[in-house]
Amino acid sequence: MPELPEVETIARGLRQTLVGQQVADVAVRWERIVASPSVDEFRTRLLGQTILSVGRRGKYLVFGLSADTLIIHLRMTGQLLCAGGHTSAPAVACDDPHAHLVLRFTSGAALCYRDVRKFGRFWLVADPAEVLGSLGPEPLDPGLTAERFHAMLLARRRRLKDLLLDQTFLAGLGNIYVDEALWKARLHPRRLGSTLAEEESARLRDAMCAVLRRAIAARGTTLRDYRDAFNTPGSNQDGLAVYGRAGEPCLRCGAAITRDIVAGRGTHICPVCQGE
DNA sequence: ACACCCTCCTGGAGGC
DNA sequence: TGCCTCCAGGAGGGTG
Repeated sequence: MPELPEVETIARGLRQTLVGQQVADVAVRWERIVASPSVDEFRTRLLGQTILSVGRRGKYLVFGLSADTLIIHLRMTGQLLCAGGHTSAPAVACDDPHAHLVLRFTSGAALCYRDVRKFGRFWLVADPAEVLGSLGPEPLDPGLTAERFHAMLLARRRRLKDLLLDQTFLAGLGNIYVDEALWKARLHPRRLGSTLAEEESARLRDAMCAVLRRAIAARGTTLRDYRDAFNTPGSNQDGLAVYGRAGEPCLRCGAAITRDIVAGRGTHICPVCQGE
C-alpha cells in the first residue's frame, strides 16, 4: 500500500518524465475514480494544461498545472505508470483491464492509472487546500520538532496506533510504517499518546523519521502491488522488522512477534520490547 | 472526544 | 479441482 515513502518515490519518478508535458487526451474508464469535479469537467479542464511541478503531501501526489492542481490518492492498490514517449521503461499496457484512467501528452508519452481495487481518487481543483487542507504536519518536516511533537501527543487522549494512522494528526504514515516506527521506538500501539514522557516522544519521532528515510532510500516497500512510476518494485520489504513477521523472532530480543488488531488494523508487536 | 463499525472493491488464501 | 468465505486496509461517514 503506498504510504509516504512509496508516494515520494513515485513523485520523484514522475517529476523526471512529466514536467513540461502538455495534456492531449484524457480517457476515464471508471468514472468513480474522479472525485471532483464531474468527469466531463475534469476532462475538458485538464485538456491543454501543462504539468509544471510534481510533488507530494502526505500520501497524496500533487501536480501543479498551468491553471489548476491535479491531486491523486492511490489508496490501496493504485499505480501511476509512465508509458511511451522517451522513457525506456518496459511498455506499460494502457489497455490493461485495471487501467482506469489514461492521460496522453502531446509528446506521445502517457500516464496510466492502474488500480485493481478502484479505491484511488483524482481531484482537479483551483485550490489544493480543498483536498489537502485538513492534513497534519509532514513527519520529516524539520519544523516538527521534538517539543512540538510531544505537545501534539499530549493534546489528545488516543492510542498511539490511532494517532499515527490519523492523517489529520500526521500526514503520510500507514499501517506498515506505524508498526515499524512503534517497534523501533519500543512503544506499545495501545499506549495513550498523552502518557508519553518527553524522552519517549522524542524516541518515537526519531524512530518514525529513521523508518521513513530508510524506506525512501530503498524506494518503498513492495509486498504485492506497489510499483514506482516505471513499474519497478521497491526493496524495503527486506528491511521490515515486524510487519508481516508474526511468529518470527524479534530482531532485538528474539521473542515471537505477535499480530493483534488495534484500531481495526492488523498490528505487529514484540510483546517483550513493546511492553503495554 | 473517542471507539467502533460499515462502505467502497478485488484477488489471494484457506477450509472443506 | 472448485466453490465459498474471509481477509487485506486508506479514508470518509455514521453511530454510540
